[in-house]
Amino acid sequence: MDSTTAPRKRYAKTLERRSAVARAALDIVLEKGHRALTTAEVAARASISETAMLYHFPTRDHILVAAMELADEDYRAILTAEFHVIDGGNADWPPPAMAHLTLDDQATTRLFLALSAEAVNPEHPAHAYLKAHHEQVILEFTEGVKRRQAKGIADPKLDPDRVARQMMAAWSGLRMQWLIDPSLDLTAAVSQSFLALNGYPLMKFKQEMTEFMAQS
Amino acid sequence: MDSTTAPRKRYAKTLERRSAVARAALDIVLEKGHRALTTAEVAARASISETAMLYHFPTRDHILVAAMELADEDYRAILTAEFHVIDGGNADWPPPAMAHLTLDDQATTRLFLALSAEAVNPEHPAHAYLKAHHEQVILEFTEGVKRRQAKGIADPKLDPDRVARQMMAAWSGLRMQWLIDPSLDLTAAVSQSFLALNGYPLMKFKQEMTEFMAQS
DNA sequence: GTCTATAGAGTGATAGAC
DNA sequence: GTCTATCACTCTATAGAC
Repeated sequence: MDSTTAPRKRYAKTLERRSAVARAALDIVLEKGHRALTTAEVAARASISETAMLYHFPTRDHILVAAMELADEDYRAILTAEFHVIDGGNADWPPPAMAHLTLDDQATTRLFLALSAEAVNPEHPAHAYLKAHHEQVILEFTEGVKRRQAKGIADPKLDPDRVARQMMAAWSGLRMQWLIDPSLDLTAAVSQSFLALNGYPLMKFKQEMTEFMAQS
Repeated sequence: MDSTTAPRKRYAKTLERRSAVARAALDIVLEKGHRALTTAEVAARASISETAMLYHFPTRDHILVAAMELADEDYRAILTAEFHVIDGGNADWPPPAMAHLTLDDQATTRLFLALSAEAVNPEHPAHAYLKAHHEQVILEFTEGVKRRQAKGIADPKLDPDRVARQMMAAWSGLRMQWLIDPSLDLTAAVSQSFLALNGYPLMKFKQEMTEFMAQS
């Protein structure tokens, strides 16, 4: 919209500073949780003065968003890995990459939830990030639904975009429950939810029926 | 476990103070969001000194949990209202009570998410509350699934408890998406997700099929 | 463009008075 | 059991120096 708001060029020093701060912040979040993160400690770990850091990141929230963006890379890797399983034609859909979630993803899930809670406010730094993140993942999910519909393992009557959003919701919601009760079998719950939302049970039944009819 | 930790008796004054503080806190949350809540303002509205309030609620988080508990009454009313619709035998499951959500529930949803993000820590005041809340709602959901299975509008092969947890996840997850993008049709999305998770499409197909068979 | 000094507001822990 | 006084700490807005 406004060409002056889009930075024409980022100086090397700024980029360096920014990534150092983001890295330090993510380290702290993974160690002690986002709540224990103080601007003072981030600055100390990033070897920068606290007030200097505040030039690059006006508020603590901006720092948290930067940390979240960093953590997101792994998160995205998990999701895409899952899609490759689907593309392989595995209808039972066990997402093996998700089994690795139990490591230190609690911290990032917490951070994700905390930021989501603030994202209503369009002024909040997390708003733009989360909206973009959401749309991107939903786009990928939508493609997956279409592929499955083409393969006959998802109900073709369903609206791919709507299903994608429901999958995204199930994914966030189940992570949330797992946060409150880590004994929840997240992988199994996600698989079952995804299959149900894609209309897989119905398609499977229809397929079995046609096979049965062909037999007799 | 330890009988000394469970208060034998709560004095009337304490209860009065507590509810006044909770009410004041919820008012502020609904007006400006949980982020803008300061202990000073809560104390002022509750007509109590800030430090006196800190005796009853050791931290700001304790106050937020009390506010959440208050808000929960409405939330629960919505959910039970929905169940009555189901019990009425309406298989299409439009939860009319949920259509009223768009009012000031954004604020409580935000608060709910923010507290959920902290709930991993068993020491956090939100932990016990959220765990109990979750279990209670899931219990109700489970009953609903069983009822629907008995009526033949839910797949009897599904584990009611697991389905209930998936419904709960869908419910939280969709609220979260709606928070980021309020243009989402929450009611429709919830209906469709719930139906899919209960295996309704499959049951409906089977029923239509038997009707068709009986015809010919 | 990058950074510093300073100052004000919010939180919460402690010791001790009614 | 209820409440107060006080203090240390964290966050961030502002003005201005390199």
